[in-house]
Amino acid sequence: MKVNYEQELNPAQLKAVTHTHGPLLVIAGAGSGKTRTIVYRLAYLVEKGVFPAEILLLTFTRKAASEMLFRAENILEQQIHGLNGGTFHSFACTMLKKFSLNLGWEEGFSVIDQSDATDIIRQAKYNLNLHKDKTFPKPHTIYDLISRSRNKELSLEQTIVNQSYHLLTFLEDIEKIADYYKKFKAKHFLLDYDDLLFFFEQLLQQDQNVRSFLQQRFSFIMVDEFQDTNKVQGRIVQLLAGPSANIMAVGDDAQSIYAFRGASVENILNFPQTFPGTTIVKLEQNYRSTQPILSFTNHILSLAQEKYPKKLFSENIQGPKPELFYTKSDLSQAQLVVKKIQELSLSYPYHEIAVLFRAGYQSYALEMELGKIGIKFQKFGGQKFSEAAHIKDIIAFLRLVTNPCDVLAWTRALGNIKGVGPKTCQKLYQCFFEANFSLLDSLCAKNQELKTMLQQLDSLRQKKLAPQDLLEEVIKIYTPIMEEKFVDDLPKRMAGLEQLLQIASIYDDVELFLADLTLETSLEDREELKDKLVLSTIHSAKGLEWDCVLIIDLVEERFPSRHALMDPKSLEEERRLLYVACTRARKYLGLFVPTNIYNRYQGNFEPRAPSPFIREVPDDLIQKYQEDHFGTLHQIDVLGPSKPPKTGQQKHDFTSTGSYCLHKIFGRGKVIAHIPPNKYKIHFPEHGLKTVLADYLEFE
DNA sequence: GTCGGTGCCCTTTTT
DNA sequence: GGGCACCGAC
Repeated sequence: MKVNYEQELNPAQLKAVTHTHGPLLVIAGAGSGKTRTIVYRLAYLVEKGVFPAEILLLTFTRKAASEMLFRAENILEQQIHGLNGGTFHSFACTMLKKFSLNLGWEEGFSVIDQSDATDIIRQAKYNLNLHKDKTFPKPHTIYDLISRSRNKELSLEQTIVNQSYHLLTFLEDIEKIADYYKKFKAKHFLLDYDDLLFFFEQLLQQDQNVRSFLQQRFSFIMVDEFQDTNKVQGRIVQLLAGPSANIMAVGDDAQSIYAFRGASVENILNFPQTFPGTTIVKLEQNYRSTQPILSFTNHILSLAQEKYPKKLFSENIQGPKPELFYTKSDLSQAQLVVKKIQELSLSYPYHEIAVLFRAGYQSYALEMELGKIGIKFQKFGGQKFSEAAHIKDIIAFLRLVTNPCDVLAWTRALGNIKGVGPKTCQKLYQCFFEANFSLLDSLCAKNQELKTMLQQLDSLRQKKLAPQDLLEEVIKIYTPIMEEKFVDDLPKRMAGLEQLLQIASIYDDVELFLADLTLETSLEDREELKDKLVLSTIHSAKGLEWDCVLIIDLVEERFPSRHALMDPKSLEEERRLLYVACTRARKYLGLFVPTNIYNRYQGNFEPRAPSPFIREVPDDLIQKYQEDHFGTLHQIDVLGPSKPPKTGQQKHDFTSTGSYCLHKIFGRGKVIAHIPPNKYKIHFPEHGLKTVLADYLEFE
């Protein structure tokens, strides 16, 4: 059956879908049918006789790619086989595995995640004798700096100056750690997330055969969420597209929320220069949200600096205004959110209701409340599935079976045995690396449990089992350890292992299974998602939509995050983040502002100002409610005409933000923000963030 | 070398 | 609530 594209798409969408050759840039506003456009283009290409294997679809998650594929199959009423899709990282990984010999990597490589990386850095810190200084940054912070500097392609020094000026005093030592980390990875054939991209680029650049092979192989490239690609990713796209440049990039600069990872809007802005002859299509009609929600989100966006201005218009669907709830505290907020969810659940299924927040930990109180009354939910973002301690342990065992020279795995897996600590693990690794079996025997002689464990691993190594069978055996070995280690939530963790077995069943290569496990966040989609409430970080909610969206913790230092106060660019990103969050809603949008925040250390409540993004919203765009002493919400009536927001113009008067100044006691610092009329927030390397009167400062 | 207890710290976002 | 360093006991 033929698809009637003219009828099912609007003119702009149709133009994008039927543009098959030459570079195409689609600027797609929120809710403008971006996914629909990609899906129809996929179908269109296949219908025109393009082999699916010639198409490369790069998306933000692998799930997004497979969903688009699924939808295209539905339209065409036929299966599409052999399409290549996934994230930049997973695609790069696949290609590097395939062509590892071209890079001279006879040993192959393993992919490490953030926690492996921080393990290495912790070790580096210890070996370089930097662990005694309590003020020295944590391994996690150092990893973050290293990764940022690579993603933004700036020196460590520059990154620290931009990001964490107060750490500048540690620059030299951080550089030493970074060097240690780099050498460690090289020695053990480990690639972190950033390496995947840079080495893939290197492969494409150096090896002309590989490059032209891939250019011919993937004659049609589509890249989703292009605003969130960084410099290397941009260059990779360019190298893959080659001279034919049948490349379609889809994005929205207003929804760029990954600048912290080095994403640059420049990739979108410069696209027409990078690919001469680019056709630009703008999708501006919003099909998603009701008019009141759209008016509200347009207002948030109107105060942002957008580079590709769009005029989003809609079919003018009516609905309630967004609601704003002032709750007494973040704890009562959790209860009121649950109440609201129960109320909404009378009209909407649970899976059409989502609660969004800035950071993973912000949903803890809510999770407790939901648990109390038995509402099931699915959480996205925050801790990864594969980062849960028991899953990490299991993975470490699997890694030891496939590769006995994996130091990180030794420590994690065998550290679980009584009497075995870091030093013993190091020795064990050396035994295998140097084939020193006498040392091995003497270690085993001291510890019977260790001996049995090593024998078990050895016999598994010889069996060469399929991933699922191997995993089953490893679980058998691990179960007694787990029973002792995780007494309180054992059933939940057992269920997690069942899930892991499910996932393993699709693979026939253990190494591939392991690599995917570290690269994919949402492996949980096998589980029944049916009718479960969604809790999600905003970053993980990207590209998704629900009938009802509730956003919590809209207060200073939580949203925007207090880390974002470091520079105005991050603050802009927080605004876009709120824009992304609000535009996820189709019919109902609820915003929660706790007026007090519970302080765990002191056990008291502290008043907190509402988010500046909320303060600037005119009264006529939202309906406000306030919690009374009995935990009930009351509508706040707005009398008279709405006042213009006071904070509206504030954001541009940071005359000297980002510049430097001198203070007699604190020394040289970086200007973070101007607090009208006469105060400044300054970041001092050795004293942290301070609010200082302008009179005491000397500006450079 | 390892283990368990204590006390202190700060909590972003993701591949 | 968890990471991290330290300290004393085995």
